[in-house]
Amino acid sequence: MGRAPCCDKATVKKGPWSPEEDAMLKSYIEEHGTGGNWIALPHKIGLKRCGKSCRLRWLNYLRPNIKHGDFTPEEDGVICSLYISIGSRWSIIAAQLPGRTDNDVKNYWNTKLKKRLLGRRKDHRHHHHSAADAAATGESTNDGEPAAALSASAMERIQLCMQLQSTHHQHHPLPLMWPGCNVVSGSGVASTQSNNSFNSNGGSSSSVTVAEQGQLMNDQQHLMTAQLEAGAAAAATIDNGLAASPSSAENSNIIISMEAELQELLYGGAVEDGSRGGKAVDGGSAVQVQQVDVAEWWSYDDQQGKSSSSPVAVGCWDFTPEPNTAFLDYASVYDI
DNA sequence: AAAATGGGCAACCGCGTCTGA
DNA sequence: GTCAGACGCGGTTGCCCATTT
Repeated sequence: MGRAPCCDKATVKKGPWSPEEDAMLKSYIEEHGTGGNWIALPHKIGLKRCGKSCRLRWLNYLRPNIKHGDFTPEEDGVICSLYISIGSRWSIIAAQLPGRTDNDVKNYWNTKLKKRLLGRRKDHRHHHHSAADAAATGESTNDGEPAAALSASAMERIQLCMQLQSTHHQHHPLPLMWPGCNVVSGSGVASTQSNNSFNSNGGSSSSVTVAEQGQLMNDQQHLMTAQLEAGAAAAATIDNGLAASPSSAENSNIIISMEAELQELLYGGAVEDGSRGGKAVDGGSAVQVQQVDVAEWWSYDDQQGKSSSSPVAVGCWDFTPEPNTAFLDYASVYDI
């Protein structure tokens, strides 16, 4: 038995919005608000549109402060980092990018960023319209190993991690991001930022850019990824049988903060100092990796009684750099 | 110049979750 | 506790435009 449609599809208009419809919706919401009921909204306005369509139009286009146009390198970095960390949770990723919508981010990833990153692989494949297509075609990470066990998103993330790994020279031991393992800077330089960055409310007096927030969150989320994607990483181990890693069983579990490598992949290695919103701590190429008490993370999950495989088990970012509604939204979503 | 192809984006669809009765 | 309606999200589709042949 199917669900009752939210609106009468026979009488509802579909397709692109006209300027008149935009104006009607915009002026009404600006004057009256949504009234807490999107389904009823089009009737009040006199629009022959589905409520969901109105909501989408408002959120993605008409809402104030929507930012259209090119994404900045900082935004690229945030998107890539978060995608690798949490996958295709576009609303969460978009929440870290003020003015961007999940649809925007999703489209940007699917049409540009993904190609820019994954397209650099030696076995460049033709464009798939969706990630699901890639999975549907039976592309596997290894001959004989079924890819179906992993989501397309997870597959992409593995690919990205592999990609990043392959760009990382072997003589730079990859830090292990696994519970119990030390997290160290790839350059051997001790982390300049302590846990306090995350645990001290109001401790950060200086303004924090979106990119910095992304980086800070990113460091934490790589840990989360290790939890979320244990299975995926295991698959990557198999996948990476041909990879350069000497001890693939361990190294395939590696999810590290590699902003520099991301930059390399995204922009062909033309990394200019200071252009990354303060991400690098000691020069452009140094990868800053947070020294994190992993046990704390796990204990947090235990406290919450949430399964580590649950996407909600994000961890405790007790981190409030500056009033930032987007970030607060994120925090609230994850019950931080 | 015309047709074919591909890319980008806006919008739709369906499902899971939330909320209130 | 159950159910129905509404919301929110991610995946997918389809159209339009630019580029290539």
